[in-house]
Amino acid sequence: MTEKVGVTSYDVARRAGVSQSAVSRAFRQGASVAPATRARIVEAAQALGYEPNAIAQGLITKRSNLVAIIISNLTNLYYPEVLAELTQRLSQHGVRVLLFSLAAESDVEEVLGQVWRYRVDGAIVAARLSTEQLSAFANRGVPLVLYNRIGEGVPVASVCCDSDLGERALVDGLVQAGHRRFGIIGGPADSYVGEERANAAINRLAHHGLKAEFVRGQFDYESGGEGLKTLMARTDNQLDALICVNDLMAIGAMDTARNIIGRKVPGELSITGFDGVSPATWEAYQLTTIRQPVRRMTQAAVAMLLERIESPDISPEQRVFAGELLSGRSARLL
Amino acid sequence: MTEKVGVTSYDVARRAGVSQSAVSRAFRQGASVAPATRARIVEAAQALGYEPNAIAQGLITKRSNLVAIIISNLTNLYYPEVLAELTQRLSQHGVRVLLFSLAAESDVEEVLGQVWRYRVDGAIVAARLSTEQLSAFANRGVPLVLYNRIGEGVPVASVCCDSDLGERALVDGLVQAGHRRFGIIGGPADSYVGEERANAAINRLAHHGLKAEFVRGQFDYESGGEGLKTLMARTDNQLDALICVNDLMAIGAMDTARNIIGRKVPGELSITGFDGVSPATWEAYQLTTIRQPVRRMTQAAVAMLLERIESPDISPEQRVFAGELLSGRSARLL
DNA sequence: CTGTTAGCGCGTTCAA
DNA sequence: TTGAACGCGCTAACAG
Repeated sequence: MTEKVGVTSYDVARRAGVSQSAVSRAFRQGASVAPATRARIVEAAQALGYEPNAIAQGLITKRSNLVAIIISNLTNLYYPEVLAELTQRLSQHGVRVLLFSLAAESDVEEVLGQVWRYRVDGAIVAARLSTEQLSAFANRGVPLVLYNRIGEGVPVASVCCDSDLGERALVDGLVQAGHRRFGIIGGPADSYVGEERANAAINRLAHHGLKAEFVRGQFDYESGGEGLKTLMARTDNQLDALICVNDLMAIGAMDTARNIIGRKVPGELSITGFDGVSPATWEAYQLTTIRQPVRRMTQAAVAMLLERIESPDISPEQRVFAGELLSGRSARLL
Repeated sequence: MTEKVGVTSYDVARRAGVSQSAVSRAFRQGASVAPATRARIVEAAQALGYEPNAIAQGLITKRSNLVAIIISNLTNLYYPEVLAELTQRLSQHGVRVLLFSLAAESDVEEVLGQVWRYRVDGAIVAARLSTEQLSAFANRGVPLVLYNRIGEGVPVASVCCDSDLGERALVDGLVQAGHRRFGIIGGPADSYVGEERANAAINRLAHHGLKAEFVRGQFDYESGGEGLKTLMARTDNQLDALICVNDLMAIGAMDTARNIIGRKVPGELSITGFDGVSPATWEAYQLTTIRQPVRRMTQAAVAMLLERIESPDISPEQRVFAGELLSGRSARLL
């Protein structure tokens, strides 16, 4: 049972007294091998510590069983859950994950270069891709599924959480509960979900004949506090509802409201988030937010990708999932 | 410039009017190619959209430039940061990351099977490995670096954050500030860091002639609250200091202390954590904890791994880093 | 059912 | 400096 390095199918063949191709077949599903032969081969393989070389397999079958996952900012607090789900689901289907995490958006080009070289079977991307980059996937025949993004200008398969539905639920609840002076903390201008959610909120407020003050944040804790301060200054401290496009900023805003500015939440100021990350449910926050159905979304992403790997010509499809309203206690809703 | 699929070095060779091996050389460092020829080749490659096939390269050079990262629970709130750092650092060295995330510890065996098949050049592991599993790496000649774990019984390269130093700083501070009734919330029995930190705290308390009540948690938010309740019940509500072996449980305990049990923190109860995750620094918590030097640790892990890939016979080394005491405001220290 | 043969795309001798 | 030839470890026809 001494496992050794570099055991090949030839070594196994020799020990089992068969040909190399017999060994190959013995390790493939439903290949024609006599049960007795297969048994001898498996035994020999075990004794030698043989592990089929996936690299060599990939070279010849043109299927690496590798999928690239590209995520811009892993530290987002929301992505770890997504990443864990994705890798585990892919794993169940015999697919390995090649992970690329971007320090800066400008690293995308370099990352894509690596993606091509490894001949991945497909990719799941939660980062901003240019039209050219999107077409590069198409040209190379690499199936692609975008996560919480859509192909701008180019049709691409994607899974998203519905920003309109989500913000609508929050805005309607806030308006009906009597809030009138709204503030919104958006994301960086180059963030797709950030813009989506902010616009959704603005549009829904307009539908009620209301306007809102708007500032941008960076999706992080600090942005929440700073955004709130800015908005308060701009509105003469008259803000009574703050809509943040993600939970982390909402949490930062709550802390600032309570501990720095001295506003009761939700008594004097209602605050909402988006995502449903775990800290949102902590006692100290009980955030009113929209929880993304991560499990269903990741499941869909994986399913879509695998489908496209099997049948590359399936037409692009967008799957948009409704989030769940977590009433929480950071906002007065009706 | 129409990128096409499956462009090989032969295609480039034909277009540039050279041999395939010339193309190969043109893409390698310091191979002997006439500048003029290289230029022609590069041009042809560009025109065809040629990307060297890393799979084929790996097959022949026996270097996949792939490193496996195995992490048990990605949702730990502490690991995302580690993972992002690791992948980015490895990326800078031209190494790709094959990510494996475990749903259950029992998945390790299966994961290792995949690791062998992909002929990774090395692995960084933050999960519990048995002695046999550790030797499997050695037998197969796959360099291994453990993260926040050590090889129990087998010498293995590893990077850790010093539990003794960390807990000593916390315990000493608490004792000197007058705390006497201690409680400890540990991790699951099978967690290495959990046991390390709990034992470190217990030993240091013993050094001061003090004992502590002990319960186990699961490293999650809920465990903190439940652990605190259990300890309170056991001590007739006399607890005045609670040591949690990670931040998340400390945060859970703080919320429970303040909002459920009605104890002022740190006025009536001091609470400490370990890790230094970002929520620990949030206004609402300002946790007193030990921050792991993640950047230095990941840098060390990557450096150690790359060294061992270059020179497989380097002897195992443990690098233990001191954490930084974040005084915070959740505990009265001196 | 089994063995023989021919590549997959590339790096690497070895002569020229 | 360049090209011809070989082989990495394996799968996939194709005969037998």
